[in-house]
Order: sequence, then structure tokens, then C-alpha cells
Amino acid sequence: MALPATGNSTMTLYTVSQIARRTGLTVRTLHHYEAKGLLNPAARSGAGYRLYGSYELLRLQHIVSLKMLGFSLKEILACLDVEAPSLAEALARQVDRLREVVVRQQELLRRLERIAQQAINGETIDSETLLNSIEASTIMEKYFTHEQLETIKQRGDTLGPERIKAVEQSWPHVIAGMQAALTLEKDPASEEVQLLARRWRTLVREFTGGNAEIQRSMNTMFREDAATMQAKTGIDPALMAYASKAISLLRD
Amino acid sequence: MALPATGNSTMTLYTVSQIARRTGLTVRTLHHYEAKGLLNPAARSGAGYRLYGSYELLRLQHIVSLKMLGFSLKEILACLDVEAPSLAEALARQVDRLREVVVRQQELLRRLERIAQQAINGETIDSETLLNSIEASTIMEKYFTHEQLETIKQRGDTLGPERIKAVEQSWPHVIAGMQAALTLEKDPASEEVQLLARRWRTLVREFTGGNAEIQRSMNTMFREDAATMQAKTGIDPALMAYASKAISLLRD
DNA sequence: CTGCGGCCTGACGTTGCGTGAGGGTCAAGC
DNA sequence: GCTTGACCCTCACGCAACGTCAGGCCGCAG
Repeated sequence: MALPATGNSTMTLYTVSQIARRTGLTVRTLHHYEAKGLLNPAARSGAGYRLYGSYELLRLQHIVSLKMLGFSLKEILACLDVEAPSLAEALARQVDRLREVVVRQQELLRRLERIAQQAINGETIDSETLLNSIEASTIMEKYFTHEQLETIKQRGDTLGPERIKAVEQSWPHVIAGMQAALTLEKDPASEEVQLLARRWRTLVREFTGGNAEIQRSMNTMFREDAATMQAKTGIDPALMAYASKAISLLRD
Repeated sequence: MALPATGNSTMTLYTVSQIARRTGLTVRTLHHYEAKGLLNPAARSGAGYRLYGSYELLRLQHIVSLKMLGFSLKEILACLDVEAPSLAEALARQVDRLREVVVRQQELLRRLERIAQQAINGETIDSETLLNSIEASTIMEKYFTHEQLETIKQRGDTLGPERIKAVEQSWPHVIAGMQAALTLEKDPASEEVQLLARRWRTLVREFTGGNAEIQRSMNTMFREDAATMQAKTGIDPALMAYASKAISLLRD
């Protein structure tokens, strides 16, 4: 099968466009493959026209096949040019690569679907808000597991958009109040701060649904990505510690 | 939130490398985004150094987020530059696109896995043979359903590599015999041709496993892609018709 | 002889930057 | 004041796999 390129000159020869039609490629592509050293014409006519023989046609079909499997031209050249470097190995590598790609794409798809769903549910036509929630999800991807994210999403679905919006609108006020109390060095056990703490805890539970794992992941997120979280929520580690202290002092 | 870019000059300003560090991008990338009109510095220092404010940082984070969702720079520009063209819509489109991509990749992965498996099973270190079977699978993808391909693969697994190899080696002889009979215009009912027909049918059944659907798909393949099939197997429509006739005359 | 289709060789455009080349700028130490 | 490193600037080429002209030669039919 491995015929040498120096075939007998009595074999039928084809022009570029004929080869292109037979393989479904374009003439330009054949030029390109020649430039890359993938496929040289068997000969040239007097006028310099490219002429391909059956060996070239066969080789081109091999090239097309490998290209359809996702190999780059460079890899194809390596597979076809030398006899040695085992096509089977290349196939195995390609399978591994593609598997990773598929996994990543699927994860991305899941994220996108979650975000898009959220955008539709919330009637969020406001780009600013939407971008903020996208960024929130970006960070959350780092700290929550897939199951946790799924749980959170389902919880969001059951709560409904108005409820979520209400919660989101409540946060700034509570945060500001807590921050003020911290700045004024009020006693976390004082009645005023305890009231804030109760509201704070309620809002947190609104998000965590009382799930301890989610609570832990959230705490980790605030600890590790303190700068970002402060920028997004206004909660810095000091405030977090103060609020936690106040909540721990709640009696009920 | 939608602060104009013309912020007050008292805001803290950052240099390129500072912005790069904060966003995990490279300086070159920031240059690129500026060239593409995605993100212009808030100002330039006397020496021409790029200076970014908090608005630019925010915008850049949005850009990064959208890029992570798979949008192209052009799309991001469209989403961010004008307020109008609804990000939610773009998200929906992106979901659709990605879904299609994932499906295609998964199909390709399945094909690759089948081929790689076959390469490992058959100890096929011979690139020529492997390439031929890849091409066979390429064509088969066109005519067989996924279930059929799965059935064929499983049948191949149960038969084992030696059996398959034996079948493949038997074919050329049978085909040559049948072709000779056709050329000599021998009676399909004659004892000699009937013997060939019986062997032919056996080989076909070895492949189809007696599955009528697979048989039909195979026939379609030989009909629609006659040229290719002739090149690969040596069976042209005329020979196929002759063989079919002979098989239909078999008595048992 | 002219026209039309096919072929040729450059060579630039695309996407998202990486990677220098060649040359100013800035704060610090001598 | 001078040097040294760390930064910064603006070109500008490179990659992958071709698409898409531009300008011009070849060959055959009318």
C-alpha cells in the first residue's frame, strides 16, 4: 500500500480543481497543504499547473480523515511523513485532549445555562446587574462544588425572583448599619447590634438555606478573596468578624 | 453604577502592570484591548504612560468575565459599548452556540474513542491499515446511526481481532472470484457462483450480525457512495447487483 | 482573434494575543 | 550628576488554517 511518490508516469493525473472536487476541499487549501509540505503534486505541466496522481489522492484522503479527527496540520505531517511515530499513540493523545476539552466545555455550558436562566427568570434586562451576577458566579465557581451550585440555583428557583431581589436590596442597609456599629465600636451584645445581627443571619440563611456546607464554602470565599468580596459586597474581614461575633451572641 | 469615563481626577490611578496584576492579564493584553477599542486608559501620564481609574478596572473585569464565557472581543465590544443590545440575548445565543459545539465535540469524541479502541484491540501498529479503518469509519458515520455503530462495535468486540482479521483477509478472494464470474458472464445459478455467493453471504453476515437495519444501511452506503466504496473494496454497483442476484438464488 | 474558464504566484485579512526590537522614563543608590 | 534596574512606550512579526482578492499566463471554442 505504501507506494512511493515516484509512481510511473503512465498513471492518470488530475488537476487541482479535479482533486478539490473529489475531496471536497478548495484549491486554496491544496495550495496551502503544498506550502506546508503536506502534499506535493506528483508533477507540474509545462505551464506550471499542478498535477496529482492516485498516490497523492490517497494521501490527501488520509490528511482529510486525520483533520476531521481534530489533528493539526503539523501533527498530520508528523503522522504521515515519517513511518515511525505510531498513529495509534497520536490517536490516544487526541482522545485525551478532546476529553479534557469536552469536560471544560460542558462545565462552561452549565455555567452559561445557569446564568442565562437567571437572566430570564429575573427579567434582568439591566446589563450592569447581569454582569455583576456573572462575576459573582465566576468567583463562586472557585469556592462551591457543582452540587452546591446546583442546590443554590434550585433554592433560587423556589424562592422566586422577587424574593431574591428583596434580599439583595436589604443587604446594603444591614451592611451599612453593621459597619456603622463597628466604626462606633458598639458592643456586639448591645440590643441595637443584636437586632442587626438577627437580620444579618436571616439574610445569610436566605442564601445558604441553612446548609452548613454552603455556609462553610461561603466563609472560605470571603476569607480567601477578601479584596474582591469587599469590593462587591462592602464586607471586609473586620466587618465579617464583628458580624460573626454579634451573631454568636444571639440568644434563641 | 454606570459611571461615565470622565471621572474626577482625584480618583486613584493605576499603571498597566498594576491593572494587569489585579486582573490576571498581561500588559500586552491591555495594549491589545486598547487597540481594539475595548478599554481605553482614563488618562496618560506626561511620559505617555497609560493610567487607568476604577471605572476602567470595573469595565475590564466585565470584559474578563464575558471572555471567560466564550465571547469574542468583538461581541464583548458590542455588549459593553452600546447600552442597547441586551446582554441577555447575547447570553442566550452563546448558550445555543456552545450547546452545538459540545454536541459536535461529543460525537467526535465517541468516534475517536471507537477508533482508538479498535487500534488497541487489533494491535494495529500498521498506520496504513489504521488509516483505512479511519476512513471506513468516516464513511460509515454518514450511513449508520449511532446505535448501529455501537452495535457494530460491540459485535467486533465479541468476535475478537483475529476473527475480524480473518474475515477481512477472506474478502478479497471472494470479491475477485465473483468479479471473475461476472466478467465471464457465468450463470449466477451455477454451482461455482452459488458457492461464492454462499461465502459472500457468510462474510456479510459476519459484519451485519444478521441485523436487517444494518444490512439496509450498508446497501445504501454502497449505492450512494459507489465510487468510494469501489475504490476501497473493489465492489462496484454491477458486481453488487450480480452478487445479490446470486445470493437470492441460494437454496436453503 | 477574442472570450471565458482554469491556473499561477504573491500577499493581505482573520482571532487573540506572545515575543522581541529599539528606545524613553523613573526612583534609588553612589 | 551618573548609572542601574524596573517600567513604560511604539512598532511589527509570528502563529493556524485557510479566505479572498489582484494581476497575469494558458488553453480551447467560436
